Amino acid sequence: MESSTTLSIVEALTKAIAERRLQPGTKLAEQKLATHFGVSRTLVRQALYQLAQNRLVKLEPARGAFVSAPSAQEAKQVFAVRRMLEAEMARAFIDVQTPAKLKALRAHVAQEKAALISKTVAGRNELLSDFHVRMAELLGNEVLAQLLGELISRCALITLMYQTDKHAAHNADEHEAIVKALSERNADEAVRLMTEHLEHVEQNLAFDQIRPVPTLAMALA
Amino acid sequence: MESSTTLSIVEALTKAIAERRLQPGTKLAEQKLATHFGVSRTLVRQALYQLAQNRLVKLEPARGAFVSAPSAQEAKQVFAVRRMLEAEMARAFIDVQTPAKLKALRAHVAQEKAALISKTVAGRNELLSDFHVRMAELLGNEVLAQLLGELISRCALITLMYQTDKHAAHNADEHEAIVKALSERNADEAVRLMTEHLEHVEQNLAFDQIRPVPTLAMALA
DNA sequence: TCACCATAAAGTGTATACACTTTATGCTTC
DNA sequence: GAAGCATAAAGTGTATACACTTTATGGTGA
Repeated sequence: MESSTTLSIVEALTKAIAERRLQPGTKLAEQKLATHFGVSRTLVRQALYQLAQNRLVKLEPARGAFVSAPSAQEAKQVFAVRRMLEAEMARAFIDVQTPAKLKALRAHVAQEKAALISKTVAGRNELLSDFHVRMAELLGNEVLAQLLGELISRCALITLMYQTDKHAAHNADEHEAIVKALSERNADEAVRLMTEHLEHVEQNLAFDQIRPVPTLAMALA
Repeated sequence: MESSTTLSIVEALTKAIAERRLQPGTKLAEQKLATHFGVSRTLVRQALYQLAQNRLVKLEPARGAFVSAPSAQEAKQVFAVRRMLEAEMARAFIDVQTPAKLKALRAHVAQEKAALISKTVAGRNELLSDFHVRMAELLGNEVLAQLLGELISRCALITLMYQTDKHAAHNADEHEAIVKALSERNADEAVRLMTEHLEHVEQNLAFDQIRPVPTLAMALA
């Protein structure tokens, strides 16, 4: 492959993890990644350190980097933080609510619904996650948007590990209801809906089950 | 200096920034830090990248690393996120409230009051910040604790940049009032007090003033 | 004196080298 | 055939080397 920058390596690996081509536990050997991306180990190492801070990979001293396998406890904590943050985000959104911003959210929900038939599971999940990040962006708080983005990328990994078979097709509907409450400036309702929505997402996970197991991954093509 | 690990370099620089020995804008040249810490540029580089992800330093391509100088807008956004997160944290704390946890918080407040006469400004600020992190830890949510820890270290830098002369001696009192509301299981009051407390902290900053200016820093001794 | 340019110094970005640790291989022994 | 140990292969951790960029220096001309 052509030579890449650190950022492009991070993005490629993030994408591969989020799209389940790299499963939790998979070893990420530096030299193999380096030759694959056409760079030296130096850049790969930087990328892996960055991913480790995003909690997408775990670094074990002298043993190397592995795709993270978040525990059920950690997963629940991540969701708890999301509920805290997003409940208040919904409340704050009402104060800055404008027709243009509502329109943007509605357009996103429409995309979600369209994706129910056209896209893959991974594509749908990505859109569903993006709704939350999009809302943070529209709020105009970049710090919040970035923080939430990180939390949500951790959720992607968690979803991947603990996802059940039942598809949450009503996710888009819940998003729609939230937007409606926002448009009506009904803060308490918006907070309630957002909290419940995140609870539903969490409830669709099976924290007791143990997922398959990692294998090697040549899925970077 | 003796040879150090990456972590120890990060901690030393974080401490130096939080304690104002390194001012916003100061250039952090790799080789100088490397010889100072007795290691190669490799480890210093890792430390700087880590600090950059914590937003304590800013990396400018081909120009190097500088101590961050957060804008007023960014500062306000950080505080907005803290209010969101900590309001809900206070609410959640009530559900897990125990005598032992309240005792721990009260002990911390007592420390804060003692520090009013014994410690330096930096020492007092550190204690005041720790109250919030301590609360997150007692909540038992490590994800939250770590996230809040990062936000608060950004606040340390912000405080350093925009701090006014007036000392907020009543901070410890506000902490005390929050603990009281928590002990009484008065959720709404605790949320209100926490929100107002953070607003007060923010109000003590002067976002219009421009701080001195960076100089070189041999303050790592 | 000041602006401007050439050149040197310093510094960053990436690759490579090498020591040391972990993991895999294969032989020996029971 | 299986367990255990010696050895080799692979991999990580840190230092160093070198190309290239930015910044500092000094001299020239107006």
